[in-house]
Amino acid sequence: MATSGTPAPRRTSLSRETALRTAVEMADEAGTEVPSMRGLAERLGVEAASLYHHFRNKDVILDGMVDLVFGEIELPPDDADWREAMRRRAVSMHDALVRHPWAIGLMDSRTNPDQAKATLRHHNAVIGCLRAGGFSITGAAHAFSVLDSYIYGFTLQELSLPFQSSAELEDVAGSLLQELPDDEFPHLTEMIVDRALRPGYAYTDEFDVGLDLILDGLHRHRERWP
Amino acid sequence: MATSGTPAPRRTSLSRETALRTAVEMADEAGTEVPSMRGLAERLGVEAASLYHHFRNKDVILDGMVDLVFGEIELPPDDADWREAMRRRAVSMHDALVRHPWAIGLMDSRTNPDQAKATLRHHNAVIGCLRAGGFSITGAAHAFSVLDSYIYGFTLQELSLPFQSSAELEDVAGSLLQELPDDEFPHLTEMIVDRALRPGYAYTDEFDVGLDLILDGLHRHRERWP
DNA sequence: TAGGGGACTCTAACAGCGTTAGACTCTGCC
DNA sequence: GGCAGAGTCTAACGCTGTTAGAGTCCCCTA
Repeated sequence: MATSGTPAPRRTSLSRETALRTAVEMADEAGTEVPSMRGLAERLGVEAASLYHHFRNKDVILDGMVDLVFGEIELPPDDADWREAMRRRAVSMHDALVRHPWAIGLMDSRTNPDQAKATLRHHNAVIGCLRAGGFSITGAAHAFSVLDSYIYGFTLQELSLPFQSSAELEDVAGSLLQELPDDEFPHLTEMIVDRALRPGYAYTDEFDVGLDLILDGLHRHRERWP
Repeated sequence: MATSGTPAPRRTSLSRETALRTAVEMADEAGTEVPSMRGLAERLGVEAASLYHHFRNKDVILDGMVDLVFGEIELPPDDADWREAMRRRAVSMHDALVRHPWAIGLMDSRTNPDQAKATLRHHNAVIGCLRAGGFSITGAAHAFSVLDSYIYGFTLQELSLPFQSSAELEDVAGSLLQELPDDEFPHLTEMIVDRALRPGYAYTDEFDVGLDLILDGLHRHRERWP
């Protein structure tokens, strides 16, 4: 177009984007696992070594994938009711992590801000919403910590359950019951029989209970924190 | 000693124990990583292939390692004040997970009850303590879920922080601040400057705040759950 | 005391992994 | 036309979990 200016590094940048999106796509298909460099390269119609021209190493790719997931999380608006905004964000974050089950194990990657713009934007919006809702800096830090801990931890447990459907649950719980010594773990047995094996049970429903409990506590403590 | 009876499979069983304890030891030394089969075998003075005579595959070893960690967690007594018992258990569990940072990423292993006796005993004791403290089955399930989610999630975040000492924290936070566009993430910047960089700050201290908030909420909801 | 059998360990190899060196090709600019 | 360099390739390195099959050692029985 113009006479000079940027020497058109377009293809590179496009290739990065495409590679990351393809990697996320493959990871989603695989479930918990992340694609290998050779596998990702093949899907992109390229050899594995070529990827190293666009990414210093695999960790950079993982960083980028995680940031794509964070980009899918609903940002809390600055001016909304903090409680409703936090509940919406929590649900949205939980959904994103369930949609991309491989992401939660990759949290330790995020180091360099270049590859984590969406993550930083997300954190900034959460803190801003809490501050606007009347939390002090200390209070916002407390709230952020307890909410994120709960969301991560719940999703981690949910994803590590060895079943997805309630039919599978019945199978697993049933055979577990059979293998268990009858009276060695009575409370555990009771919980499985009287709760997990009840029709209609789904662990996911538990998420809202804990979330509301925490939001209640935050509401109560909000003005007590310096 | 006696004429017949058990044909002395002692060496096998001892070898299993030793192998698992050695594996935990090596993982602790390495931090987040788990030893390779060859590495573990070498430390045991043996070739890698020999391990497969004692363990069907590596997953079985990981199961056993996780169960050893669960065995270190303080069991809540049946008759104690549920709130104090739950707080002690939470702290003990958090400590164990920090002591063995590799364990938290291995939660998805636990499937077969043979290799998870300590885990089952732990769960059973927690439920029993809550039941004795006046929680219904439903209530105990809620309490268990929110507490464990919080403990796992908090520890997961704590371990994924890219620093350990507060000196490292200053380095990381400082260079992060420099790389950040000055006014793109104002709330995030404020929190780093006014909180994380304050002398004496340590994220670990945050654990008790959220834990108390949750215990408060449980106390409040305890009799409302069917 | 000789011998059978099983528990245990070894060597060797397989396919896959992330990563690198170095040669090649292809495209845009002077 | 020729240079520069971005992008890709082939080939290889050392690592991983796992298996087949042969070899060794020790205990129990005859």
